[in-house]
Amino acid sequence: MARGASDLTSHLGYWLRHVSNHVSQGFARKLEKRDVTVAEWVILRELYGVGPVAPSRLAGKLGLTRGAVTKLADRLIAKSLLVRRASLADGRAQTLALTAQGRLIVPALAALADQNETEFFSHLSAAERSDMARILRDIVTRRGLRSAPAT
Amino acid sequence: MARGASDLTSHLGYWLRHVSNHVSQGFARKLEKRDVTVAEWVILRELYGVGPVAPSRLAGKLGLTRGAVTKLADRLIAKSLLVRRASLADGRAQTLALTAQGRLIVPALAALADQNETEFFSHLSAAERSDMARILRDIVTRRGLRSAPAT
DNA sequence: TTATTTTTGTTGACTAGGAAACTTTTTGCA
DNA sequence: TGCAAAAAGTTTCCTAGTCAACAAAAATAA
Repeated sequence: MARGASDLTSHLGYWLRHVSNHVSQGFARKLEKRDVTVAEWVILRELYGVGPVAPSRLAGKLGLTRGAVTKLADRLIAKSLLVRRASLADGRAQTLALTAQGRLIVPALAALADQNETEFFSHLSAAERSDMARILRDIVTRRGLRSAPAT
Repeated sequence: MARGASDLTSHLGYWLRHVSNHVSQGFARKLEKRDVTVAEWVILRELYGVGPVAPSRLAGKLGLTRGAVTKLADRLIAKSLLVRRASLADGRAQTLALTAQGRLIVPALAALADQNETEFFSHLSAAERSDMARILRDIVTRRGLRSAPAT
């Protein structure tokens, strides 16, 4: 079958992409009724956890570019879930923070995230889940893909 | 830290998306010099393996929508790597096939895929890699995310 | 045979994200 | 002080992919 070229399905990267796409899509469908996207959820949840923070720090923490954060923030602001505040000390800097409404909906969205997680991964043993998580995190830190604890 | 909402990083889906994005991006950078994208590579490789096939079958096999395949095929045709042939028997149906040039470059692209795979996963033990592959494939079949052997 | 339904492929609108160019502000340095 | 370099955000352009609406052809029912 493979005539001098390794098979697509022999690559972990292929399966990773495939499964990741579908898991995200499943989550997206659940979030849809709350009018929030997966990427927006990630921003909301991070802000919920750490409080107001600069966009560039958010980008570093989540492994996104600043451009991506700008666009997501724009949309979340349009939905009144987030506010952008200019820094008084530094004319370039800003701070992103959840609105009351934003903070309010996070727990409900988190429940959907849990539900999605269950839907896709509950058939795995605890050991399989923790192995998988360990391996993935390890790749992130090993390859310096951000998400570092940062300062 | 988590005030009534599960942590982002406690979700496998989060890490999956994160790692998958970065692995694909690493691969994309390697493919860039050959003027091919990751999604295009997947189409090329599949066609290389199975020969001429209908777009809808390709979509089913790869877990994409027909719309996605249409767009990728358009671009590959523009790059002279692929041809679209109308079926004589069925006025709706088509067949996608590699051009000679398309067939020619697959092995070189496969080498890049292998290289990317090594870059991201070679630090894992053989057991870890095969566990991971098994788990991911299992999710695909269990959740019916296409990629079935099909007929 | 004709009307309805199904299938195939395409298109348009939308989210997700990177890369690179650009503006503004700040910082460092001579 | 004054200028160059760096940093923070924004914007533009591109690929990736979905969904839904659509057209054309084929299959099925009546």
